[in-house]
Parts: sequence; C-alpha cells; structure tokens
Amino acid sequence: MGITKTDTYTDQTLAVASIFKALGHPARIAILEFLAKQTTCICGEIVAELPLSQASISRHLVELKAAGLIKGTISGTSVCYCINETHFPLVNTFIQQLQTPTNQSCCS
Amino acid sequence: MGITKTDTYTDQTLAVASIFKALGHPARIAILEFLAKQTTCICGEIVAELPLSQASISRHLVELKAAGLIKGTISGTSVCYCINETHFPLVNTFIQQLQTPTNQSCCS
DNA sequence: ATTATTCATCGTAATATTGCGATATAGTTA
DNA sequence: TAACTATATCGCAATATTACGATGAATAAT
Repeated sequence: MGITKTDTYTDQTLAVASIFKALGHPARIAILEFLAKQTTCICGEIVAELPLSQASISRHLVELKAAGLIKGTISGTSVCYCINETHFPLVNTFIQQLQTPTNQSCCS
Repeated sequence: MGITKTDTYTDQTLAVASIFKALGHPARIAILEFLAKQTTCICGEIVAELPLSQASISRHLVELKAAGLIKGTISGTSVCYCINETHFPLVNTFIQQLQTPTNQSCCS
C-alpha cells in the first residue's frame, strides 16, 4: 500500500534509512557534490548548475535540509547552503557494521 | 513528472545515488542489519524476523541484489543471502569527498 | 506420484516522489 | 512606494514505490 511500517523498526534503523533516502536521488547527490567543490557557500548557483527548475532545486534542498545533510543561512535576498557533517558518523558506523568478519566467506 | 533526468548526471553520480536509494528504506536497512548479525547465511528467516509478508521481503531482496548490496545462492529449496561489500568503497569515497576542509567554517 | 516447503513473480491498490509553472514571500534597490 | 531579485510554496500531472494476496516454479520428502 505504499506505506511503511515505521513503528516496527528501531529509531536507529529509521534514522539511517531516512538519511540514505535523502541521498537516493542523483539531483541531491549532484547538489552535495557541487557544495563540496565550492570554497565559499554558494546558494542559487545550484539552479544554474543543474538541469532542473528553481522550484525543483528548492524542493531537493528542503529534503536535504530535513535530513540534516545541509545547513542554510539567509544573507540578504539569497540563501547560503553548506554541507552539514553531523550525521556522517551514523552513516560510517552503519557501513562499518556491515563489514564484520563473520560474513566474509559466505555466498562465494 | 516523477521522472528523473538521468542522462544529465554523470555515471558516478547515478551509481552513488542508486546505491543510496536501495539503502533508503527501513526494511532494507533491517535486512542488512540482520544479515550482518548472522554467523551463517540465513535466508527465509528474514521473513520471520521482519514485520512484512514473504512477497514484500522478496521484493526488497531483489532491490538489494540489483544494487549489488547482497549476493544470493540457491541451496536446495532455500536461498542464502549475504552482504556484498563490493560497492562499499564507492560509498565511503563519496562521504569522504563531502568532508573536505574547504567548507568547514561556513554556515555557522 | 503426491504433497509440502521455499522463494519468486504477478496483479492490484494505496501512497510517495518528482518536476514544473504559477504564485507568494521577503529583502534590496531605485 | 514601486520595481527587482532570490527563494519558497502551491497545485497539478506523471511516474515510482510499497505492500499484500494469489499464484507459479522448483526442490525435497513421504
């Protein structure tokens, strides 16, 4: 039914999944890659860089912000977006957790 | 229109996004967490563990396999699924790429 | 051969996501 | 104040995702 049984998963599982979900779109990956390239905080230049309308970019930025992957600060009429590294440890921990030596030699 | 302009992103960007997309659902995170816990390759016990029907679990397994995150080998009537670490470096590289020192002091 | 078990796939219904034009909001400038 | 600029939000349409029951396929057991 297109619905997710969120109440049956642990908070940790849900948190990790929501971060990955926000990362699960090429436009949002491209936005993050663009932000990482910049020395200064660029804002609406993302619209010029990506092949999407301003409205669509804005929606993607909202999603990235909701997931805690970027921060935004208003400066005049424009808004400055930057990468927020807060949740990176969570991601790294999850990936490491999957790399346990127990399941090395299986499904060869 | 719910469609993604895949042809305008780099292969690298699309590859990273598709891996994250596969990771962007609590059920699939839970499956991977379960597989990581097991010493041996468990198969249909995932169905017993998670609050989803067998059909739904199967679909999630197909997605994880398509993304290259798990491997599956048939043994008799049952199938053995394991974590496939092949694409982990890609994920790690991407996260590291976002942690450049250039954008440390911005959007405070 | 028949039955049981395990998993995959199909069909369907409900919901979510994506994208864009149009419009709203807010600060800046003349 | 009025026009301009930058960003956010709304409403809609198209598509994708999710879930499940039912069914199919394949091996195992009796």
